[in-house]
Amino acid sequence: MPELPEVEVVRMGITPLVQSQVVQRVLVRQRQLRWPVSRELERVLTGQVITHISRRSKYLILHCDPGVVLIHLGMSGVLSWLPHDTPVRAHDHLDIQFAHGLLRLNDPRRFGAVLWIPGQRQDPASLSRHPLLAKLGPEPFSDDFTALAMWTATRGRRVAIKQALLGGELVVGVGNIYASEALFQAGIDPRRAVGRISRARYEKLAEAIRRVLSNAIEHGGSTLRDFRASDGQSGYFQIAHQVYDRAGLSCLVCSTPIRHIVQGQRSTYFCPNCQR
DNA sequence: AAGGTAACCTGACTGC
DNA sequence: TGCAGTCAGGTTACCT
Repeated sequence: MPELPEVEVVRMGITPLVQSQVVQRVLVRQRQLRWPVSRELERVLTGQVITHISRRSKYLILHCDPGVVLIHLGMSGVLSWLPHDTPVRAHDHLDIQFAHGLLRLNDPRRFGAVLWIPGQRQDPASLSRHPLLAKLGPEPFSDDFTALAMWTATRGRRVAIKQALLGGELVVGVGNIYASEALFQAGIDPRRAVGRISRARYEKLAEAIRRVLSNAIEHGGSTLRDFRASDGQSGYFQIAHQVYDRAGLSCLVCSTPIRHIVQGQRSTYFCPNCQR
């Protein structure tokens, strides 16, 4: 389910349910996710207060005194808030139980991850030096995500802009769907080399990325009030895409048929007339 | 250093 | 119906 907006919607949804709550029990049914779930997790997390929940890129971060739990939903992960008596389904790999309910991770493909990272008490900044977080680019809604930064970082490079967006170096949180959507809104051909995009066009791209992501968060946010009852699914395919998965259909702007290509083993959709 | 690609895994769908 | 093939929202690890 997850590009950045979906992860952010989950974060907002579970924060009022979990913040300041004590972990009563941790139940791991399947340790073999992207990386093995630490055998320490149950012991170190039980009895801890979740002080707050943050997000970096597509990672959800549960904070408590002795460390943090880093959760990534991979391609197919869903994190839900459920009543204690909810029957266990296939691929329900992990529960974190609280007094009033539980967080349950369901992930059929098991590309997701649940990692215990101890420490940070003395040095909160050390978390950002963790190998999985250290090389991440700027958050799309932060001040250091600018057209100038993208332009500067890409001089002389030849990688296609679509692949660069997915790479997480120019900006984090833009996944395969929203990369195509943002490039369409910015009028940029997804195959264009990053080094051959002007500062002015990076301005348009930065705006488009922020617009696409915040729109998606708003749509997911509309399901927030039902989060307690929902299965955790939100947003995503409820939003009408302008190009994604529309191969052969008319461009909504100029009626030219939308094209489908493959870049780096991922599908890309674009309008060959609107995007140059 | 940058760029390409194989790999991790299951489920849904398509076509024969 | 069944089976084989293809594709899916992500990211790391490894190769050239």
